[in-house]
Amino acid sequence: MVAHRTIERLSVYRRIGTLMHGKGTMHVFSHELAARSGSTAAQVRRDLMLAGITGSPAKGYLVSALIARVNAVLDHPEGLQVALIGVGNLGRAFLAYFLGRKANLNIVAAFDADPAKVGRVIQGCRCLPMQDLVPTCRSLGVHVGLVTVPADQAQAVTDALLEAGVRGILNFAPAKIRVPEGVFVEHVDITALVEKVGYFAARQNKETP
Amino acid sequence: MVAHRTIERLSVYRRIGTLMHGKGTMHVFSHELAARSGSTAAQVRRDLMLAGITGSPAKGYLVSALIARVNAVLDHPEGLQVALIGVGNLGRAFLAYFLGRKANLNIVAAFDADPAKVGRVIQGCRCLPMQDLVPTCRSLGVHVGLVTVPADQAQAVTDALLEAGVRGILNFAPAKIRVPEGVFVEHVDITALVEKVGYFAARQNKETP
DNA sequence: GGATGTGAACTATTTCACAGCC
DNA sequence: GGCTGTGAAATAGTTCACATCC
Repeated sequence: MVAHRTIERLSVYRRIGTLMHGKGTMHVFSHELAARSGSTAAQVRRDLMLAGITGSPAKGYLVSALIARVNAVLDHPEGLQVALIGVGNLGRAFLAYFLGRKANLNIVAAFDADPAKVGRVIQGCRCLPMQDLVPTCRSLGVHVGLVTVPADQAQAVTDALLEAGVRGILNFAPAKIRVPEGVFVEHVDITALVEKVGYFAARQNKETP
Repeated sequence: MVAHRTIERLSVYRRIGTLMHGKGTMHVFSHELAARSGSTAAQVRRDLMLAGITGSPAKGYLVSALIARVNAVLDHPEGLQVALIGVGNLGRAFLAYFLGRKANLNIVAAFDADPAKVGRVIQGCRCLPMQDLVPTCRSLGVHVGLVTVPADQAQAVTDALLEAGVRGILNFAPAKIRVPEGVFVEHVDITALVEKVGYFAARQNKETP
């Protein structure tokens, strides 16, 4: 079990590594990964160490080995099956973003309560009605739910995902969702983030460090 | 200067407080805020203490005083002016979400490079061309930039925002952006978050704690 | 000389636990 | 009895610093 922050950064290192690999770069130093990921060289070395990735002082880390090892740590053997619930603007943004991007992370189903959206193919993904959520997610073996519905529907959607056996939820609704022990929830609160940026934008370097 | 995490949670407590206030609730206990925000009672008390919010053992915290004090800590006197750059699906989602929601947090301008979008009013906000970014943001006194453009445009947009005097950026592009000392950047990396949820969804309670 | 790998130190954040109050 | 306010302890996360290697 690797630490939360390290897992997020490994995903970033892999993206950078994949980009470099596509350009034919074979090796990378920790300070290069740090510069491209917004981290520090010491942090990168620590993260790679925790993931069991090893390099050499002469050439740094082998890009292909880095990618392979992050794959082994992060990826599910059969790929990560993701369901999207709520095909509003935010949901469509994620559909467009993940569509055909990466073989190991697939949005395999999209759901919406709006009858006008159900049945239509949006960003290449057919929009299904809410009552199909439990059977469809169960039969597709969905691991993660992306919740992009309004706040008042978040708990109902969560309960359905739980019933379908989903054990991880990324929640963009501005509402707390209740889940049983053992289910992992990540909550992205846009308002809180904007207000945080506003707060620290005003105060950077204005007070004693 | 209050800690990062505390600032985010204060925003959440205020949203909950505002909701309760609207329903006529006068007082709230730390364990109630904890249950509604996904935190713990001790964490809530610590956060409120750090913000200078004080309650009584008998009645808990006065909701109106909590809101007023969070306002004083988080808000800019003239309101937080936010610019949105990139009116794709993600940008439209934020426009729709923030439109008329809260007097103290306004998206005051939206920009896009696509000539087909420029000039149109999208979600109640007129879309302006990129070359207007610097003068418009400067004259409106924009504090925070919401970057929702593709990765390859993120740095150019950032540089323009910096030139316009913006000191805080919320970046949704999957790319690291360089800013000078004193500018606050929050990077939301959707891919990393989905992969993190996938990782911990599979591993919750499967390994020794 | 400049890199990795990593124990140790440091900083940030959360939780415990309890005195004091109603 | 249950709650607030808060030192103190515990935990999580980051950075330092240096032995070691190429």
